[in-house]
Amino acid sequence: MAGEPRSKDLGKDLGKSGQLDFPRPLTTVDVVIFTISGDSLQVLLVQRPADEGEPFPQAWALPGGFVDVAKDRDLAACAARKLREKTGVTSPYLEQLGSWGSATRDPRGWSATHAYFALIPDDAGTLASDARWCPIQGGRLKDKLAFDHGDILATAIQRLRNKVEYTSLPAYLMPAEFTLPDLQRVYEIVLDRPLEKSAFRTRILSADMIEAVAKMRRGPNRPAQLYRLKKGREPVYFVRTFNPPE
Amino acid sequence: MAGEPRSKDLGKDLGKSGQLDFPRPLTTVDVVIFTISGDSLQVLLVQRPADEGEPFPQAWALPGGFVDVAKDRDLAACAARKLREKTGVTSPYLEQLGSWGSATRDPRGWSATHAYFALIPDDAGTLASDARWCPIQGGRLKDKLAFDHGDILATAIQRLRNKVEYTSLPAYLMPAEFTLPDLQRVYEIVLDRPLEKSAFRTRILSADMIEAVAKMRRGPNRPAQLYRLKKGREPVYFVRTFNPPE
DNA sequence: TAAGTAAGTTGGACTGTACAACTAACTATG
DNA sequence: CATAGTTAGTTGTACAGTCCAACTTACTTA
Repeated sequence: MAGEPRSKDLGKDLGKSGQLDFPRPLTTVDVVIFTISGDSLQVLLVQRPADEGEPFPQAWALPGGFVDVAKDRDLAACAARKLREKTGVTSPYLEQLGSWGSATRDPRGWSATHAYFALIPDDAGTLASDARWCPIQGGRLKDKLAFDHGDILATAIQRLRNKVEYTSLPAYLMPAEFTLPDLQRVYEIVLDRPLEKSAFRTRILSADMIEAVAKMRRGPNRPAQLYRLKKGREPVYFVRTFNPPE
Repeated sequence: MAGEPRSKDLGKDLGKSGQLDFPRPLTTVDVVIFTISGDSLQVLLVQRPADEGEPFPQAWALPGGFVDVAKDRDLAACAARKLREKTGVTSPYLEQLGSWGSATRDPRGWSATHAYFALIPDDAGTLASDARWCPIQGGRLKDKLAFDHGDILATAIQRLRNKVEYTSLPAYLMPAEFTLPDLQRVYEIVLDRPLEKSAFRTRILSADMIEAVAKMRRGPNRPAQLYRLKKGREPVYFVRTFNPPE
């Protein structure tokens, strides 16, 4: 089943209605990969080839590329492959973000991309040589990106912030062991506003999503309890948001 | 720009890297169109052609079809076109649901569909002759659908229910004028559980999403105030969910 | 030993839902 | 014409969870 139909064969042997003879849009998958590092949210970007035949030569872009109908069983597998190729990470939080398709987003013709978004811990995996972490300042990236990747990234940031208000998603950005203040800091970085300590603790602890390990993080002050994510790692949905800023 | 590249031309004149010579997946758009009618949630289905050359002949399916790179500027326009062709409705609530793509979902080859979901009032538009409203009983449809449309529909129902917990989406299912008990009934139909009257009223009225019209709905009992949606019809997000069932 | 700092707790004010009983406005019926 | 029935809409108490702020705890460093 893989490998055909080749585009040149179209319309010869398939479909009496002739519908398959329609020109087909280009189909790609892009992945917005987030991590937290150095007190800011970071996104993984790759630089496009310098070759003049390529669109947006040398511009920064989201990792992604064409669906390989021979290799990729489905879209999620394709996204997981892109993620693995760039970071070495194999089992992160990966969800579909949406799709962007239009006549004009790619100079090569009508194209549609399926965008995914992934959360990985700072220390996970090893970066590909053409990939770089770029910090997100004030909810935006400084540079312009190739294609409509700026729009896709903006949507991803909005989705992440939105979900962080009422889910346990930031847990997937944490290393294997972390403290409650660590976790709160990550929430605050993503939301870009301070949260109430006592309400935060109550909420997280009553959500039954993390468990204490028999260790403390020691430092120059009172030691903090270490926790880890519980198995069966479905994200938790809270019934209230944190009190939103006016 | 429209009309090319034809699939047969591929690889002749585009891209030195040869990447464009990859076989391209089929690209379609499908729309899950919901309404409320007769005390139940309904979804619009169309029957596939009887022609044996077609996949799933005569099976029921979501309205949709191939992206027409000549007609459709982008995916949302394509979805709006499908919606218009089947219902005559032009400005409903329309949001992207996600995309489904795999080697096996369409017997004709690797294919990806971009799914949208729409909410329209019961009385809006006029149905195409091959389209039918089908009730959703207990969160499911009785019949099996063509392709993976059963999965897509299940996702749409889940998304709708999820959002109804904390947004004003059901407002888009209402006719031009409606009462608060009408609206509450629609919430209850979608959620399939009763809601608290006083909390419901407080929430909706303080959300500043509807305005009273100078009319009452009269019936065999106490008349009810009629309301309409306010202009600037962005959906409202509530900071709490309704109290979820256990 | 005292000062400094971050972890973690406690308590009162406030917001909005849950639950239940209530009042209001109409029709239908004897 | 009074009364029962029905649905619209309000009110009041209990409760859950956040907000805000002050507090205690446990450690390091000077």
